[in-house]
Amino acid sequence: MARKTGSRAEITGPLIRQAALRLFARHGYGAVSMRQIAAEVGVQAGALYLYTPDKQSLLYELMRDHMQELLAAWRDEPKGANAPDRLSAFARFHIRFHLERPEAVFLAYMELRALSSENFAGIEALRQQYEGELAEILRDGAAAGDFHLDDLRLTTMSIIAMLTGVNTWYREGGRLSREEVGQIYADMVRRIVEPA
Amino acid sequence: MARKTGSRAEITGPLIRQAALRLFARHGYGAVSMRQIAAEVGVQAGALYLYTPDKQSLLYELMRDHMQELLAAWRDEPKGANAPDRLSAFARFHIRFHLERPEAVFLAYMELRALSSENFAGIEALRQQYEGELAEILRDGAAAGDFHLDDLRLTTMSIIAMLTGVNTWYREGGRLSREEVGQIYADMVRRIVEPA
DNA sequence: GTCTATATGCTGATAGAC
DNA sequence: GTCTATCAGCATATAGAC
Repeated sequence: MARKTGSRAEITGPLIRQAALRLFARHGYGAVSMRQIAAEVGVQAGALYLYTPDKQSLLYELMRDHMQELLAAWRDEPKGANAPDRLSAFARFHIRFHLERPEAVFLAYMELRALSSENFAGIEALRQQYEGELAEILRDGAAAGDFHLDDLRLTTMSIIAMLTGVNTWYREGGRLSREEVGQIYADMVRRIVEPA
Repeated sequence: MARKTGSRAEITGPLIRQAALRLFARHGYGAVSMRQIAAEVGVQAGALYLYTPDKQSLLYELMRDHMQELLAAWRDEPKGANAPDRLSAFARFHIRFHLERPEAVFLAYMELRALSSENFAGIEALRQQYEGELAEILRDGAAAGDFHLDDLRLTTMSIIAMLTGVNTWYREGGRLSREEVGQIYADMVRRIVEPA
């Protein structure tokens, strides 16, 4: 399998995705040109089309890969036996995973409007799958009498929003470590659903 | 002061802002051209420059006006005497105000990266002023023994994020009215800070 | 106050040389 | 696998007619 040629094809593809992610997240999909991406990688614009059929596919694949990695990572996460433990694990997992890849998170939340309608539907389905993971924990906990929920859907959405919001203000090297933030948020989440 | 000419200058300015808001929110600042805005208003592209020095100022003024209206509206809102009542009022106000102008909210949160650094600093200052209003309520409530806070800043940010998140999923004519959503969220916010 | 015309430069994508 | 050259079109902003 090993090859010895001087070709850089095997690394150029990933480099293109990396550059596109960085530039799309920083300046917005509509504001980034294929030439800018090419310049960042060190190739000419035309060479990009050996790796992607067009700009839209580049965006879609970045978002799809991000969502699939998110779902896979949660699937592999140790979760605890009961609903309160699983909720705490979810909160800490969500914050950790999202703080580890701020650019992909930003892209996935901010550039949905730039997707074609077919691509949008694909990403939306993955997003709903992830929300469903949290909703399931809440439903189970309510059924077991561990949680009090005014409204399952609103509780799900508010928890996701408050957790994802960490990405807008967290700065590395600040007052609190990621783990400390995760723990404080897990506690706040717990209080939202704690029975009176 | 009244004028009788056939000129439409007095309405063209607002129409331009309205069209720009709609298009920037829908497609993204970088993806919208001055020609598109002009077409939406029914004038030629060149005519826009009678009302704004450039595209960047158009964006900045939309965001600045939005933030100033937000601060002014909260200033005029009936707030209640004690911290728990003021917190509930804040939650219901925030959701109501934001659901009333989804496009301006979307713009103000999503296009910060499109601002020049001076303009960004201006918007950022207004945003921090608004966060300060919530932080003050929480601080007062903690001092009075009405609230339990693990961390003032993290609680402030998590409440803002969960409230603003309503804009991403709420649809007019859905299962719950704006007021019902506001009440349920106010209850969830209360539980986050309720002493044990 | 709005128009047309224009300057100058960039856009996504393709064709064909090497 | 990457390059150069190119297509047809659109970008922001300005100048000057009316």
